[in-house]
Amino acid sequence: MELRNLKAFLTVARLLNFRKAAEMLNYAQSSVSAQIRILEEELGKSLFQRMGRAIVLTDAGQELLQYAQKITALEQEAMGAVTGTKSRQGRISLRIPQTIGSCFLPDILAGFYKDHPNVDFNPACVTL
Amino acid sequence: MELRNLKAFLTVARLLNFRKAAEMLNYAQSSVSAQIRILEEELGKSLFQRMGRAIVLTDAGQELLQYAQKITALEQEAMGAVTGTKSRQGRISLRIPQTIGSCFLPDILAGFYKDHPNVDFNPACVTL
DNA sequence: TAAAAATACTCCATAGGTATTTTAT
DNA sequence: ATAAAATACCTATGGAGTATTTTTA
Repeated sequence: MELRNLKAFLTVARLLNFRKAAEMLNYAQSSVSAQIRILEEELGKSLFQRMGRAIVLTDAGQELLQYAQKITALEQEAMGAVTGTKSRQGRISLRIPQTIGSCFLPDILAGFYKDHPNVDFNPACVTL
Repeated sequence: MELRNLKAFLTVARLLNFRKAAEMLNYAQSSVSAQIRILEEELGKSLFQRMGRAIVLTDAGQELLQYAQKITALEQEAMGAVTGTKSRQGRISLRIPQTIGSCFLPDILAGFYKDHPNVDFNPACVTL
């Protein structure tokens, strides 16, 4: 089990959507599938119940989610404590015109998310 | 930062000896050096102060040690919680004739250590 | 000079990507 | 027909090893 896998799992568990999770993590969708599969094989339990398009956390998934949150939070804290650059947490809402956002936001957000996984980012594009 | 790196760091921090840590982890010595270097580069701080043969934890290293312990313990707990196979912790002492031990113990111990990193194993070989 | 860590290099395992197939809406 | 996840396959990065050099006790 590696932190990278736990972070992928966390993102999928939050969004309940492999494709969107991949987008947020700047991964290909298949890479996210692979990471989850690795975890599932390692643990010998499936973490998501695939019901066609909809996916839902299994009991094992629920349980892992608790730990994944704690572990990644601790990692952030560790990085902050050692480097002095405390990682932030909280919530940010953002409104931006569709045309601008669709152009620049994806890369920016992916980068931001990597640095601040504990910030609940809530972007929305408005049409002018 | 990956759990594998933290585990290598933990072992070095405990033994204060790269070579012995490598032995315990079933790694080559250079691999352990590499893992520590990766962490140090990632954090932008050196974790050990190399004073010739002796090494000692830097302040940053001390700080990371706290988190590394918590994080790896949580990982063990997570594995246990999800799989139901609780990982053990405690202390084991073992006495075994030198000739037998030197033959079979190294591989066995390395494997055991991977499964139960929180067990403080204390093997000693006696001469007959 | 002996013992430990760093370094140089090599190799291969695997993480991640692309393209496609499967599955369910 | 569409949209999402799984699968097959390929590539390249980097993790790990061997061999060597550096360093210091």
